[in-house]
Amino acid sequence: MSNIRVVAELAGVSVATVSRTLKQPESVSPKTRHRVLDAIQQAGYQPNQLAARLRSGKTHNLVVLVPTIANVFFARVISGMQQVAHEKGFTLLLSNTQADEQTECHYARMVESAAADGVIQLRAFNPFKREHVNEHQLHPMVNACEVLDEVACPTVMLDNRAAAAAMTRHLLALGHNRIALVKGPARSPLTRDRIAGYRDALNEVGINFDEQLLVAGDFSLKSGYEAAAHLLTLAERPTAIFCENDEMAMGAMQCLKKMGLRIPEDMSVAGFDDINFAEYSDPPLTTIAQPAEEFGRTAVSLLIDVLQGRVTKAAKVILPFELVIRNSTGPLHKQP
Amino acid sequence: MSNIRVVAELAGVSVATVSRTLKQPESVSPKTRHRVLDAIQQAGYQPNQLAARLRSGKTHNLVVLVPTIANVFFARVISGMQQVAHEKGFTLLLSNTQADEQTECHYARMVESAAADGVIQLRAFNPFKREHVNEHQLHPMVNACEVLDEVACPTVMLDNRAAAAAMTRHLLALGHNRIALVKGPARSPLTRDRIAGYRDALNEVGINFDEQLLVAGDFSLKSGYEAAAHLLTLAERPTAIFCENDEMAMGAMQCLKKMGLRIPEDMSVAGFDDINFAEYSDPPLTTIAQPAEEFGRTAVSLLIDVLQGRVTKAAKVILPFELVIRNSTGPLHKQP
DNA sequence: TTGAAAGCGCTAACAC
DNA sequence: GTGTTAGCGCTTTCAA
Repeated sequence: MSNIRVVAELAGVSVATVSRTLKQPESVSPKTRHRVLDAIQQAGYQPNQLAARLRSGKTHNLVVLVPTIANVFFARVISGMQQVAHEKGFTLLLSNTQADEQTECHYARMVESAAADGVIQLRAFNPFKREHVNEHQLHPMVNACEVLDEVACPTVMLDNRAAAAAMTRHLLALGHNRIALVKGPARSPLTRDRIAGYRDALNEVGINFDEQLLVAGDFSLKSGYEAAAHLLTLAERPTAIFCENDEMAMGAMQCLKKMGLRIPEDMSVAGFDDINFAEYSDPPLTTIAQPAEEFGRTAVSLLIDVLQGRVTKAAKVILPFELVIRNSTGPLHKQP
Repeated sequence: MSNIRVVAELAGVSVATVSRTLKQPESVSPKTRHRVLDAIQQAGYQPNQLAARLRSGKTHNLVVLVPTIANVFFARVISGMQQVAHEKGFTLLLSNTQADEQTECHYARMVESAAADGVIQLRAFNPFKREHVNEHQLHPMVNACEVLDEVACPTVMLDNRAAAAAMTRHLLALGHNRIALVKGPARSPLTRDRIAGYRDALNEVGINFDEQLLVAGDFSLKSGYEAAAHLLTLAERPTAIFCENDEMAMGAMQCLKKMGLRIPEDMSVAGFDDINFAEYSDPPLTTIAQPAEEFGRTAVSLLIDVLQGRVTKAAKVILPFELVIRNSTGPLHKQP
């Protein structure tokens, strides 16, 4: 691979001129510019990014910390990130962390070792060591989707509490008063907010919260299936199941159908996310649509703003949700 | 951020000793090593990767070219890549190319500009310019999943022809003799191979290939839905639909159910890939299981082997598939 | 408008 | 075992 010196020699100019031709062409006379461009062609010259980056101290790399890329929702988020990153000349370093804090810290450290400029964390965990926190300066980080409580950085989030309340109200309006909630991992603020929203809606109509109707899941199809199986063993069964994501809702539906229940006649089921499959499930799933790609796009442009000093406060961006009513939820049918 | 010189000064040694302490600790006396390590601690020193990489000429970055990350199958492949990359100290630069050749070339050029060491292409397209091809040297590239015909690089693939034949034979054995095939994008070798396998199986039992039963799709749920809708308009309907991926099969099932057909009594449906959802669809989908994560793992370790000169031939790795029979396929029921 | 030259932070060849 | 030193390829003052 040829370097800048070869090109300079070929064009009969200095290396500085070659560099300028590429970076600020207007500062070079048309004649020289032409000669240099020709020489670049001839040499098949590609500027060495490594060297340029070392010099400038900018890598144009962004680390993305995602718990599981195999999750359809996150895949869409990343898709959105990619769009903006590509547009703005950044590349995404993907890290599928399996929610492992050590791995997350490892990748976050790439910022300190100049392998990346910033990180986007899709989980509620701060991968930067406390000691390095500077009160007056933001970490080069943006937190999206599952956000931290103590925001030390800009965040992009949904009003999960309001969204869960909206779905719960929808089910209440259909006449359900025993509504189960299949939640996600217990420690997640996201799970906690959705539970809060669910309780808000119950409170509004004076229904007591029943601990039994709160079942733990892990956002997988399987855990939704198991949660539904468990709920069916209850003495006082629910008449509707609200799952904190679509995968669990689809798993739950599978279980219910296997047990011979009809959806929504015998049991209503609702999800969260509105993944592709939701519309094509049987019956099509009532859910909360989240602007997944928009999460990614916003997170990346926010991070770039932080890196370029255009954002200096830990701002919070709240993205809108939409209640999408399909056929998996329906009016309460009195049990025979 | 402190640098190697600060640490050297702090420890009262030369920069070379600091570097050695980190790279070949055994070549430094225990006493000095200790002093250096202490100084590193004290300075909060993180070696600058950019500098190390410029020096060594290795970035330890691998570009991944994926058509659509929002595709569940690819997401799993990437998941596997990530595992091995992390183990071997490489990072993945993700590029969601939407199958755009220009974008693919752009990212592949990162190798020439020293922003990455190699590329993994998940689509049948060579993103490197021909001119740069050297007969005796491999491109730093590995092609996986959808592979090129003219292999200029190592590939990781499935025997798509055999897999499609196996599925077709399964349907034939159930008594079906009008089997539709919903294919992927026409130009893909993968699509072509699967069609060939389908025809192989038909030939074996002397059934003529019927062009009408070959429907185009694009691997999306929607296209599967539409393909099924189209097939139902045929004068001589098929009794089984074999889709080239699970998403299309699920879309097709949705359409069939909407039209009041029972699966598999009125129509058998089969997919390809065995994504998570396949097991949880209604009915559970008969499909070809592909070792998605293994594709990713193999591709990355193969690429690293190429980069380190351990592989010099465009070897072909063929991964095994498995016919997974669930309830979406069943014996032919004579139409009334 | 162009060139000379100093370094970004590190590694490695060579000397002691 | 350890230090000295010459770069890796580029950008960017500073001078001309």
